[in-house]
Formats: sequence, structure tokens, C-alpha cells
Amino acid sequence: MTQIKESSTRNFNKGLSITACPVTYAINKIGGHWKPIILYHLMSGPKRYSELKRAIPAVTEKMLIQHLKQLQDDNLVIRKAENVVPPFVTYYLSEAGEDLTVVLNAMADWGLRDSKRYMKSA
Amino acid sequence: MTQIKESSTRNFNKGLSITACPVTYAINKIGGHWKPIILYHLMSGPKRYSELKRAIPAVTEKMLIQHLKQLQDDNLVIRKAENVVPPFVTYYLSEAGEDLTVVLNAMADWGLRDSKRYMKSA
DNA sequence: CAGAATCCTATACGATACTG
DNA sequence: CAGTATCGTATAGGATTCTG
Repeated sequence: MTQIKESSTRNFNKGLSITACPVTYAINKIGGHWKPIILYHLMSGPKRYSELKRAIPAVTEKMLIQHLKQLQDDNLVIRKAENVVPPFVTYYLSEAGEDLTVVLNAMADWGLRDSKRYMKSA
Repeated sequence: MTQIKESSTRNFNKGLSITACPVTYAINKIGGHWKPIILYHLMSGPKRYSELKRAIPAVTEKMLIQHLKQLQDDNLVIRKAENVVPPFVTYYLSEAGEDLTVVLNAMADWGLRDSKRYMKSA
């Protein structure tokens, strides 16, 4: 598995900055390239693995699973698996994940506003 | 210069997700590991290059300059250089950068709240 | 269906040395 | 002081194949 290692100066520095700044703490939890999108899709309710995949066609399985796992590790999403064949797995936001809605919306607002800033020529 | 290239599937996908989600648009502008910290320090007023360096000891010159440049390209910070010897360069937030304050604060709030969530044992 | 495993590349990042 | 240049590494991310 190509996961995050805990060695290297890089992670050391990362650690430093986390403690220094709550913003960085947040970035480190939702900063992955696909995490916000996943979270975004989860904001509209629980989704099955395949639904997420279809909702975000650009993401590879690896990335999806990987980020989903990180989000679980960070206690932002919850995975619920029925033990049936074929498998039925749903992902949904935890409390902490729900709380993120505010942040995501703030970011979305800003993103929208910012992109408009460079469009309105008239 | 080790800058961002515009080729590769990766960037293509990145592009896709940007258009799909304003949150991702935002992440792509402030998602760099040092950007939020830089922005954060700039929130308290204009800073000289050396001040930033001192304020964020963990960052290397390369990273600082690089992110500073990206932030300029993204119109989040403004660079103002006096043409004197020794050089006197100041960085400060643009309008768009100031707008980010809300987002950064939302993230900071969440980060603080989230980290507390895992501390309060009593 | 949901996911694990493997292989590979790009690039983000760090360290260090040099310059106007 | 405020940067640039060069080099090396790690890891994030992609493509593909396989499985309970």
C-alpha cells in the first residue's frame, strides 16, 4: 500500500506546522485532492462505494479507497458494511464530518466568488 | 525551477475536479502545505520576506518563494518591492486574500474544535 | 460490489550553494 | 536582503490486474 510514512524531514515539518496552526491541522485532514469532493458528495447523504465512484468519475479506485480510509482514520466519515453477498457498503459523515459542512461551504462560497472575480468583464 | 507543469493525467484530472467543485477550486489555491500558514501570518498585516521566514522557521527558502509566487499568481497576495539596496520587499493580502480570512477562520475554528474532540477525556 | 496488490511516474519538497 | 539554481528523495497519485 502506498501509504503515508512517518519518517522524513517532511513529516517532521508537517508535524511542526500542525501544532503551530489549526488551519494547517484542518488542511491536513481535508487537504487531499479528492477529500473535499468526497466530503462534498457525502454532504448530501450516505452513499455507497459505487455511487461515489460514479459521482466522481475522475478518481481512481485506489485514490477513492485511500482517501476514504484516511477520512475514516480522521473520524470524518463512517463506513458501514452489511455482511452480504454481493457486498453492500455505505459511507456517511460522522459528527466531525458534518461540522465540516460549514468550512466546506465557506470554501465553496469563496471559490465561487473568487472565480467570478476573474470572469465578470462586463 | 521545480514548478507546476501543465501536462499529465494528474493535472487533467485536477482540472476536471476544479470545474466540478468550487471547494476543490479553493483547495487548489490554498491547499499547499505552507500556503495557509503564510496566509495566516499575512492576515495580521504586511510582512517582509525575512519576517515571513522568521515567522515560519520550518519552511525552506525554496518553498517559501515558490508558494509566495503561487499565491501571487492566484492573486491572493501582492508583492511590493522598493528598488533600493538592500532590497525591501513586502507581501500583503489582496482583496481576494482578505476574503479568505473567513475561510481560514472557519477552518481554524473547526480545527480547534476537532482537536479538542479527541482531548477532553474528563 | 467493494476492495487489495503491484508497478510506475510525476512532482512536491528539502538541503545546500550561489547572486544582484 | 531577497531571491535563484541545482540536485536528490519521498510520496502522492495513476493504470492495471486480481479477489472474497
